[in-house]
Amino acid sequence: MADKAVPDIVVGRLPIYLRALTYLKADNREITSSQELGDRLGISSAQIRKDLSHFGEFGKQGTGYDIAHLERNLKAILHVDRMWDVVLVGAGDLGHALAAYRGFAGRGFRIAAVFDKDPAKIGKPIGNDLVIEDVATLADRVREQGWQIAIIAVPADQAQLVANTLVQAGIRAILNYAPITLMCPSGVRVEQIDPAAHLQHLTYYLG
Amino acid sequence: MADKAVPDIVVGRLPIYLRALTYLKADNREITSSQELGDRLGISSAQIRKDLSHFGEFGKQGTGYDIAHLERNLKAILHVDRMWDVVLVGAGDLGHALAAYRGFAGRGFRIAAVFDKDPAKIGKPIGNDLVIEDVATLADRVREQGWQIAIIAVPADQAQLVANTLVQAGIRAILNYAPITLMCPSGVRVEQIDPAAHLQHLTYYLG
DNA sequence: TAGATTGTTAATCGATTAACAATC
DNA sequence: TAGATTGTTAATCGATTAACAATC
Repeated sequence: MADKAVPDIVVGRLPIYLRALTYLKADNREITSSQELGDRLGISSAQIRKDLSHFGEFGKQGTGYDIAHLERNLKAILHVDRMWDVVLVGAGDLGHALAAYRGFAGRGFRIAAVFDKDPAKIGKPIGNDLVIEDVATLADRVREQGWQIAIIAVPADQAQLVANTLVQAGIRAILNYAPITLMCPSGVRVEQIDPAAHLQHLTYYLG
Repeated sequence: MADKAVPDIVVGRLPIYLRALTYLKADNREITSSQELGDRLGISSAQIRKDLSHFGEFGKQGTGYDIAHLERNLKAILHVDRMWDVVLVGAGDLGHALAAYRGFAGRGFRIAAVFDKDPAKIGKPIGNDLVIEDVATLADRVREQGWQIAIIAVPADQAQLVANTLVQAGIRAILNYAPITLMCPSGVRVEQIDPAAHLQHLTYYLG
C-alpha cells in the first residue's frame, strides 16, 4: 500500500531502521527480519512491519528483508539517496564539533558553509576545508546557493533572529541546538536538540 | 490528582514547559496561562493543562499560573531542584563542546569528570576546570563517586562497551550521542541524540 | 513439503482534544 | 459582578499490538 500521509512518528523511526541496517550490512549480513530488527531496537516486530507497510512491500514471506534492498529503499524514502548541503550557523564549540563531525557524510549530509558574527572568527578555518563566513552575508549566500537545510548552533537569544533570516532566505528545514522553541511558518520543519532537556527527562526517573 | 504512572511522553514535555517558564521569568513576567504557553510552544492549551494535572494543581481559575511557582514545582517534579553530577565519556570535539557547554549549570547539571582512552588526551585540561581521566579508571571512579548519570560521546563502535561498563558501575541514566541503539537493562534509562537521524527526519519532507 | 515470516486486518490501547462546571 | 482560565470528564482521534492468511 503506497503512502497517503504517513504519521510523523513513523517517519521519525525510519532513520533508526536505516541506521540499524547499515550496521548489519557492515557486519556482512545479507538478510534480516522484523523480529531481529525489533530486538536490536527495542521495538516490536509488528510495529516495524506496520511502519514499512506505509511505503510498500520490502520483504519476502518466510525469509525476511534483504538488507541492502531495504536500506536502498529507506534511503530513497528519506531522500538521502543524494547528498544534502547543510548550512551551519554558529561557530562556537558546538559549531566546531558539528563542522568536524564525521557522522554526516555517510548519511547524506555535508556541511557546506559555516557562519558566525564574531569578527575574530570570520575568516578562520573550521572543519575540514571550510572558512568561517560573516553571518551578515548569510541570507544572500543561502539564496544564491539554494540551500534548504540549516543547523542553528548560536546562543538562545540569537536563535530566533537567525531562524527568521534563514526562513526569509528560503531554508525549509532547521535543526536547532539552541534551547528555545523556534517560531517558524508552517512549511518550515524544525527539529530540536536540547541536551539539558534530555537530561531532565532522565532525572525524572531518578530518585 | 497525584501521579499514578505518568506517560513518558508527558514527562518528556515537562522540560520544555520548564524552559519556557524560565524565559518568561527572565522577561520579568509573573503570570502566564496554558493558552500563552501553548502558543509559544506549538502545543494546545488543553494538552498543557492535562499534562500538568498529572502532578497536581498549579494554577488559579480566571488567572492562570504563577510563573515562579510553576517553575519551582516543575523543577521538583523533574528532580532538578538540586545539582546532578554527570560523567562524560569521550573527549573528542563533541566531548570538548559538552564539557564547555554553558547551558547545563542553570538547568541542574554539572559535568563532574571527563574520560577518554587516548593517552595523548589523558591529563589534558578540558572544560572549565577538569582534566581528562583514563577511561580504564572509569568504573572505579563511578562507583566511588556514586555518579548516576552519564553522557556517552565516543565513536559508535565503542559506545556499547562503554555503556556496559557504566551500567556495571551503577549508572542509571545515559544520554547517548553515539549513533547506535544501546542495549541496556531495564532500570537504566537511555536518551539518544543523533543529529544525522534528525536531519533525515527533516529531509523526508523535502522534495 | 514444513517452517518461517511477511503484510494486513481488526482489536486494543493510549493520547489528544473539546467542552464545561467550578471558581478566582 | 463579569470575564477569564483552570482542572477534569467524556469523546475523539491515532498509534500499537495481536493474530493470521498468504506465500516464500
